[in-house]
Amino acid sequence: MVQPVADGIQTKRTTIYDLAALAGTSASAVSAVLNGNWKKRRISEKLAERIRRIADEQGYAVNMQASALRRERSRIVGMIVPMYDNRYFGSIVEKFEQMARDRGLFPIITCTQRDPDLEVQAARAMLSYQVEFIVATGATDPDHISDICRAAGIRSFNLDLPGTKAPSVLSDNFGGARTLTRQVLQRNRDRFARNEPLVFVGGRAVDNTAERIRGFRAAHADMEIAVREDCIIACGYAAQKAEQALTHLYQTVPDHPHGMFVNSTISLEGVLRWIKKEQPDLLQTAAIGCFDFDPLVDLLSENILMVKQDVPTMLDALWRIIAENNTTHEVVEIPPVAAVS
Amino acid sequence: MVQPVADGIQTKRTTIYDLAALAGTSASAVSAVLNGNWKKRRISEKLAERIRRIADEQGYAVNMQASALRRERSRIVGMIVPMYDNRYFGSIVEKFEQMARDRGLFPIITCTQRDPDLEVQAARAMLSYQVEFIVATGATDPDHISDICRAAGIRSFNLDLPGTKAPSVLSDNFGGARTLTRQVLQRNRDRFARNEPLVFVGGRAVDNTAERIRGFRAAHADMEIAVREDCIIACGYAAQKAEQALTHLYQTVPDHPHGMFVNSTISLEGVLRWIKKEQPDLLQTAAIGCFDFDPLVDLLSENILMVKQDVPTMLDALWRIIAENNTTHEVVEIPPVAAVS
DNA sequence: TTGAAAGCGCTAACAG
DNA sequence: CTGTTAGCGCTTTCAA
Repeated sequence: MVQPVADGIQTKRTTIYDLAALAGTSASAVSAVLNGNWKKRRISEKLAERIRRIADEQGYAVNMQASALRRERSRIVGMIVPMYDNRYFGSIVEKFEQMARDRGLFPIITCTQRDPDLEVQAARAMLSYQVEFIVATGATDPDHISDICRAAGIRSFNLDLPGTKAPSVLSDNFGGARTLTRQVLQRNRDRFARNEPLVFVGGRAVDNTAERIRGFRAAHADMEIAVREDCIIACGYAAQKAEQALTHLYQTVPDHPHGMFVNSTISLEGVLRWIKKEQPDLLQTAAIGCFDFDPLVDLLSENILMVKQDVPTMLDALWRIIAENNTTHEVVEIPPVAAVS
Repeated sequence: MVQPVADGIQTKRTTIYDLAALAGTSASAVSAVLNGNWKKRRISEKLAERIRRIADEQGYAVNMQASALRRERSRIVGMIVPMYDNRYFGSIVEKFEQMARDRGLFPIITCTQRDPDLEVQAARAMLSYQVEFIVATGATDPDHISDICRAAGIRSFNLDLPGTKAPSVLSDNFGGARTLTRQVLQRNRDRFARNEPLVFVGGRAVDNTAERIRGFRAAHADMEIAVREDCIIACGYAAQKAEQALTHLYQTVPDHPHGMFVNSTISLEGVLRWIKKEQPDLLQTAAIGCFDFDPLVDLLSENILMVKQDVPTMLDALWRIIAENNTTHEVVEIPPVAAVS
C-alpha cells in the first residue's frame, strides 16, 4: 500500500492501513496504539512497540481531518483578533496559542482588520472547519458572532470587548482610566503647575471607550477639576484620525487644555505626530496618559504615563470560563497594571 | 433528520442529508448546488434555488473536515512566524491572511517564539491538519521544516530567512544595509562632523545578519572609513541583549565610535534604553540607523534613520512562486524601501 | 488478545 | 436532469 515515491516526495500520505500491513496487524490495532488506549485493548507490549517503531520510521502523521470526522471532535479552537499593529493584541495571540497548545488544542487565529463583514466571514470559515469554540477579541460586533456560533451549536467568548450573548473578559476600563487620569492630572499639577482638565482622544464612544470616559470624568471629579466637554474626542483609533482631531481642536478651541488622555498606542502615534509638527515642546510642558503600553513609548518621554492591560490574568480568566462550561454570560473585569516610567 | 434543539442550540449540525430531505432531493444534488458545479450537472434552476434557500434558512455550513477528506484537498495553508512583537511580522501575517483568503484558501498561522522545537512541533501539527503548503517565516531552522514537509509530500517556502531546501523570499539585506549604513555615515559627517565608523548591534551572525554586516562593511569601504572589527556585535535580537552589549562595549572599548547600525526595532529598544540611561545626549550628537521600521521610532528622533522591509512586494513574490509550482529553490531578494524622516 | 466492519459528512463516478 | 453508491482515513463497537 505504500505509494510510489519520486525524488523523495511521497505522492500519497501513509495511512494506518499502510502501517498495519507493514506490522502484519490491523488498522484498529494501529489506531489504538497510536492513540495511547492500547492498555484498554490489552494489546501486547511487543506489538505496540513494533507499531510505534514502524510509524516512526515511516514518519507517519495522523490525518486529523479523518480523525476529527470520526471522533466528531476537531480539537481546533478559533480566535478572532482585529489587527497586529500593536503589542497588546500580539501578546494576546501569543499567549492564547501557547495556552491552547498546552491543553492539546490546535489554535487558529484570524485577523479581521476591524471589519465587521470580515469578522462574520472568519467566524463562518472557522465553523466550517469545526472549531470547538470561538474567542472574539476586540470584535466590532461580538453579539453577531455569538449568534452565528449559537446557531451552529458551539460556544463563543468575548475578550477585550464585551457582548451580551457570551461570557466576556475585559480590562477594568473604568478603574484603569480613573487611576491613569488621576496620575496625569496630579503630575500636571505637581510638575507643570497646571491645574486644568485633560483632553480625551481616541476610540469609539461605546463599550470600552465609554467606560474609560466615565473613569476620566470620575478622576476629574476626584480632583475637583471640571471636565471640558468640548475636549472629549472619540474619533476612532486610527493614528490619522487622532492627528486630524487635534489639529481641528487646537484651531477651533483656543483655550484648550494641554494635558491628554490618549486611548491607545495607535491613537498616540497620531497624537505624537501632531505634537512633533504643531506643538513640539508640549511633552516638556504637560503630561500625557495612554491607555495601552508600548516599550518604545516608554523611551520617548518621561511625561507619557501608560497603563498596560494585564494579558496573562485576562487569559487565565478566559480559559477558566472556557473550562467551567456553564451558561451564564458573566463579565469579568481585570485591572490593568501601571506601567509608569 | 434535524436534531433536537435545546435553548436554541443545536446539538447536532445540519448535514447535506438534512437539506436533501427538506428539499425532497438527494445529497449529491445538494452538494453540487452548494459547490457551484450544478450547471455541469444540469440541475434545474428551480431546484438549485430551493436548495440554496433551504441551506440558508438552516444556517448550513459545509463540514470542511469531511469535504477535505473526500476531495483530498484541505484548502488550508500554513504559516510559521517567530513573534508578534514588531510591526514587520505583524504586517506579514495580516497581508498573508488576506492574500490567502483572496485565493479561496484558509490560512492558519502559528507563532513559534524563535524556538526550533516549537517550529518543528508546529509544522507537524499543520501537516496533521493537511495543510497544502507551509511558509516558514524567519525560522531558526528552515531546512528542517523543509525536510519534514518533503517527507509528507507537501511544499514549503521560506520567507524572511533563506534556506537551501525550498524557495526563499527575503529582503535585499546586503543592499539595504549598505544604503542605510552609507546614509548614517553621511549624516554623521554632514551634521555632526563625525568621520568615524559605526557600531553594529543586534542579530545572529548568520544569514540575514551576515549579509547586513557585509553591506555595512561595503558602505564603510565606499566612504573610505575603516570598519572597527571590535564594534561589530551580533548579540541576538532581544532588547536586553543589545542593552547589555552596549554597556559592555562602552566599558571595555574607551575609543568607541558613536553612531550605530541597529539590526531590528527590538534591538533598538534595548539600544534606546541604554542611551536613555547612559548616554542621554547621544541622539543629539550622532546618527543611528535601524534595519526595520516602527512609526513610533520615527517620532523619537530625527537622527534615527530606518529602512522598511517591503512586505507587499515580498508577499507578491512569495505567492507568485507558490503559483508557479516549479521545483527550483530560487532565492528572491526584495530591496527594502527607505523610511527616513 | 485481536480483527472485521460500520459509519462520521462529503464528493464524484456512474447509472439511470 | 437526478439519485445511488463507493470510499476518503480514522475510531469504535462487536464478535471471535
